[in-house]
Amino acid sequence: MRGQALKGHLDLLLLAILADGAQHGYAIIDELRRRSDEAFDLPEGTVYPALHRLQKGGYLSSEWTEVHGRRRRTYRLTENGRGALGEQRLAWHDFTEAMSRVLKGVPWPDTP
Amino acid sequence: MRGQALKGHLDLLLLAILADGAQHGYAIIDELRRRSDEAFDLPEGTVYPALHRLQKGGYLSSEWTEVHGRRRRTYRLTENGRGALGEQRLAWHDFTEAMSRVLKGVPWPDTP
DNA sequence: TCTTGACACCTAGTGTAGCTATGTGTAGGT
DNA sequence: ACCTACACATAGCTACACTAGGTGTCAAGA
Repeated sequence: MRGQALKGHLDLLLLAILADGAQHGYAIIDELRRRSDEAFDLPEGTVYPALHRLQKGGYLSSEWTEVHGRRRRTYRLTENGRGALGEQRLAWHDFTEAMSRVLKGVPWPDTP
Repeated sequence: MRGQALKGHLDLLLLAILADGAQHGYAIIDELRRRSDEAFDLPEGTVYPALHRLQKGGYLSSEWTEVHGRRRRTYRLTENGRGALGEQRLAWHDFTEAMSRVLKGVPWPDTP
């Protein structure tokens, strides 16, 4: 994914993944890549700080777990987090609608 | 429009407006607000530097005009700019597709 | 055995770019 | 005289994704 296209939309992605159940960071990255068809292949340096930020904001809770010698920090949506997910999903919807209105009539590179 | 949602997507918006014909900066802001149903109400400090950047990148050309005592810098898409518009429109499409795939199944705040 | 690679986490620092704040100047209305 | 709309400009701020480096475990292969 080019440039800083997902600037401001990363939180929504993370919350969306965690809406399907608790996950640890590395698995979230995998899941994001899988669900997006490789489009979102996010570096760890992007995801971990974002998770910390979300937890600090009260949107996630976390706990350490140990799976055959590997420690994991498993994140889970809080009630606030679920609320934020709804809000941000709506905001994303509004944003795309506004973009569509502006882009209406603008031709694609291929299809005429 | 909240936060930095349109980070990385502003160029596309500006190119899209100018695809319908040459415009000066202030009018671009108006048109963006109008077309987006007030969603994009961009400050001048956002738009003018972006236009300068696009011109520097060779995507826009500009010329001064004078309309009853008001000087205007009118911007126009270059051939490169039209190409970039197509590419960015496609990139936007891919981005929203990827977002949709990740967001699939995530409920809205209201509708159950 | 030793190296590689996947797994799993962390963070200091960087860069980009939208935004704030402020400035300049004209024209028209009250 | 003052305010608002029009019209442009830019220095500095800030948020945040990303780079680049680090730590440690475990399994597989050379």
